[in-house]
Amino acid sequence: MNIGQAARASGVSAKMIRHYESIGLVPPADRRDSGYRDYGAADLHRLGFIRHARDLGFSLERIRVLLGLWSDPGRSNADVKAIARAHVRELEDRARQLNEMADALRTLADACDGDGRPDCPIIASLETGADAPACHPKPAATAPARSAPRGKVRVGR
Amino acid sequence: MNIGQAARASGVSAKMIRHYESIGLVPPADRRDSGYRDYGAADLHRLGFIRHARDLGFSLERIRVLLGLWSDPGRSNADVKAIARAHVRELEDRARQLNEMADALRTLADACDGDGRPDCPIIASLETGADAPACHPKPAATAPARSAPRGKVRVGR
DNA sequence: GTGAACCTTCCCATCATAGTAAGGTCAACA
DNA sequence: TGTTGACCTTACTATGATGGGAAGGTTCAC
Repeated sequence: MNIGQAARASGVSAKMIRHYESIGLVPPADRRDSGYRDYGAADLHRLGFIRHARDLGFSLERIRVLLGLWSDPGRSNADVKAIARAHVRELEDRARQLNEMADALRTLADACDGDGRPDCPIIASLETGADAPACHPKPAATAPARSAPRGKVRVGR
Repeated sequence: MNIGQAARASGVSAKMIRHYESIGLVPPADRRDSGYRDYGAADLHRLGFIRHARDLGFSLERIRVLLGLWSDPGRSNADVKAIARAHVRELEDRARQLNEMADALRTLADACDGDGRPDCPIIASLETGADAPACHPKPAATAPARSAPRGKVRVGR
């Protein structure tokens, strides 16, 4: 099986298969006389595992560990569970930070009239770092206080 | 004002200030005879703007646009609002995808006994791509159906 | 035998940020 | 005056996962 066929069958691009081989995430593929890589069922199985793990957001380094546990008949499911739980926590953290950003920015955008004039609480907030100044304070729905002190969060990198 | 002082005052690292200059996000700084960069209040103001925008997760390219609007006295707050709303949507999308991953993995982890044996629904799911197989189905709390068809989501890049 | 579709390796780009190395400058203090 | 330590300069490298492309070899069907 060619690398292209393996890519279509596994859902991992040929580019990435070569990359995974180069970093040792998959073993060096068999080669035909022509130099073409040759893949079998076991290789597809491994690539599928990697792809599913990527779909769950695992980093390649964590996947390396998971692959080790996968191929270890004496593994402890407690180890696997610990890795999964740690990853869930990281995913939740990142999601929470993104949501905090979205909430802050949504508040600012809600306070902006968007009527074509230059005055804009979004720009004003970026300028000063202050929260939604509500340049035309609406009767209700003005956020009273800030919950998250917005430090140096950097999330979606 | 040195670049180090400007960095401390603005919350943008000296490294990043130089980088922002190199990509034209901030104008070339004044230079002293020694070649040292020299910063004033206006520079700090601009760096602060950039930092606040980064804190809200804006990309540098979007910040470039925002800076243009900021310095444009004839800007329309509708333009700013549109950029903000688009960004809110992106943040929400990314957060949602992360949460979907977290939910899927949490379900798998919940189904794992973690009792030290090798049997593990997490590993099994990665292997087959199927959902939590619940190798020891608990009486209740087994997810009945999947809502998100888990395609090629790639989020936290 | 020819052309299209594939494969190979190698290099470069992304995005925002940090690290390091080699060398120049500044300020304080002996 | 000399020294020291903190700072600055440029330039190169790395990160993580992925994509794009060039230049050249292989395979297969017509």
